[in-house]
Amino acid sequence: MILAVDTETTGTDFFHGCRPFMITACDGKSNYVFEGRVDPYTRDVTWEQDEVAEFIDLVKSASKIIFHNAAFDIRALASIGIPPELFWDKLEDTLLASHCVCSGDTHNLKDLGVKYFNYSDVDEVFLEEQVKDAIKEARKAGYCVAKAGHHHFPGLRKNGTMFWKMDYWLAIDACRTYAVGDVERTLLLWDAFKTSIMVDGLWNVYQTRKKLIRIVYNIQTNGKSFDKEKAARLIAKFEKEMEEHRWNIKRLAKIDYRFNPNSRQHLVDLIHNRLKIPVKFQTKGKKPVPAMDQKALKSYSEMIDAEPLVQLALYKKKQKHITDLTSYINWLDENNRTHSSLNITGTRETRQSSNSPNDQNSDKILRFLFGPPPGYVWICTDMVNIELRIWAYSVGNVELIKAFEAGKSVHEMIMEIIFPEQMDAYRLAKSKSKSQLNELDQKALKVYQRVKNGNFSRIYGATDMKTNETYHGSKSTSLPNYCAKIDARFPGIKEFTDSRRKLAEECYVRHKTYAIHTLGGYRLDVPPDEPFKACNYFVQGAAGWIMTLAMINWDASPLYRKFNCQMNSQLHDGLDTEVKIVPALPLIIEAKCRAISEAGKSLIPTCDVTWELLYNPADETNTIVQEILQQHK
DNA sequence: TGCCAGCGCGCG
DNA sequence: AAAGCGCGCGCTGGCA
Repeated sequence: MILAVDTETTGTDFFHGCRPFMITACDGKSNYVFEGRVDPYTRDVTWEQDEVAEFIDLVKSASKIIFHNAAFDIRALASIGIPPELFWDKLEDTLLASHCVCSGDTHNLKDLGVKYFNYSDVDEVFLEEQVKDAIKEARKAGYCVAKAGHHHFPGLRKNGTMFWKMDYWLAIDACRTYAVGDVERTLLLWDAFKTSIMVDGLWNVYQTRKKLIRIVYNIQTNGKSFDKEKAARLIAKFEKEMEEHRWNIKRLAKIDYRFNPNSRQHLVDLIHNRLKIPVKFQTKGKKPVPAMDQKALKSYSEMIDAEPLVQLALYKKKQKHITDLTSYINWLDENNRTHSSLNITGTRETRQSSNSPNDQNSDKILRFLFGPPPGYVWICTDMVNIELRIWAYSVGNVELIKAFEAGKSVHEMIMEIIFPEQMDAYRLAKSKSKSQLNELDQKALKVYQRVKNGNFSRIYGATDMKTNETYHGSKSTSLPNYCAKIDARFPGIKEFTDSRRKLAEECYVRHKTYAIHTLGGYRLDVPPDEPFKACNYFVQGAAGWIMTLAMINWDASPLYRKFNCQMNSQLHDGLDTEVKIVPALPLIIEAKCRAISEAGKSLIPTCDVTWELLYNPADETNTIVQEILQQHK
């Protein structure tokens, strides 16, 4: 029996008390509804043992369980004592399937119902009305309506959160209808997707990706520990300094109102009105307004006595840090750990995304606040230049490939072509330590950075004009044609970019859809009006696929299991693993690097992996750790 | 008060 | 005649 399952919950943060209050299921013949009771004054949910047991029996009797976003529902079910192990061996996921079938279109359950079956989505509209009405009544009755600040979702901010979605329990009858509709949709969709995936030859890639569900579930469960006290001290320090920066700006520019550096109006007043700098940058939106981003502010600060703008930049940076730190603290559980979720369908190119909190965009300056607890280490691995490597092999230029295989830097090779006169200065600068750098060194390093940016720009599908600008570091009416120089030296680059676009167009002729297959066989839709993206999708998709295989390989490694290793973070080419300090640590590190490298080498000829070890200060003198660090040097 | 669009910024 | 790619999230300001 195939069973679709869905949960309705009092929120999304199951680490702070949100719980499912309704479980629905559908096997094609009958619909099932299981309900717990929400305490209207606390939002706490209680379930009768019998009710849960009945659901578990139903699950056990099913040969397949279909979810739409399995990781979420399994997490919800686990929070009321239903073991995740019930599902791993027999789950299917229509969200994942939807991405396989049609990576570029909507993946929302209701939209999919309409798209594939013309299954009306009025139940959702009706429920929204009912809930919003019920909320008004509930407020009068003194019920605990969801809002920012409730301890069940400390990480959620007031802005941008649709809190009414957490109060479906207030309109329980409409919710029941809605929830049953969802499992009916899910069951129908799986049937359609299954056929489609098989017909299109995507069954294997779907099954491979599906293995990530359990892996990312475990990553989230384990989480990462965070130094709350240190963060709090940092916040206090920044707050004090920020106030000083703000007052300095006010004083220097003679501003007599409550200056808010976040307000565009205030910044316009400061820069264009009081400092009398003409508008040089506009935003790119429909209604352009004076831009106030870093690029613009930096340029303006070079035009005048910079002090007010220097103070402004300092203020903004610290403010960003404070919001980041506050967010991390809010997401912590009782053990001071965050539990970011890693979304395997987070991007359309198989890369994953992260949220609650986003673990993939934490400022490098603040990362030291995360780390292993005493007695544990993090093995942090990186795939070296993975996107550039994929690109080089795909371009097929022998010289580029040779460079990688000899461990040479492709960025440097290209720098040699377009800025040969800078090479000596660059090599000298590279050999120095940070404190020794003089102005000339800094300049050479900046040129290198521009080359790197330009290279990525090209891979990402920029026009030659834009790429030349990036290499050059600025717009200019008479730019040297760097791209042409590079193409002359490394034939195949242009051809490769064009070929990806042509593949997408050929696919359209045959299948009425723009798409390319990336390394590994996964199919990526290309926006019909933006075929130039095909090249980037190919490269980014291949990198995402390699990371997918890497995580699966590492998870399946005997040492991973034996020593209770736990991946806890993934940053597209980096993967961190938490493990107890044991004598076998060197073997574990080696096994991890091998698992990742082999994942890469199943698609491209080489895949270098570097690693470093992160340990808790308390383990400073641990002999195992110290020996490894000594050897690693 | 809630919602939405636009902007800006962190990461890869 | 046009465009380097992919994300999540906080804040402002306009609108209902």
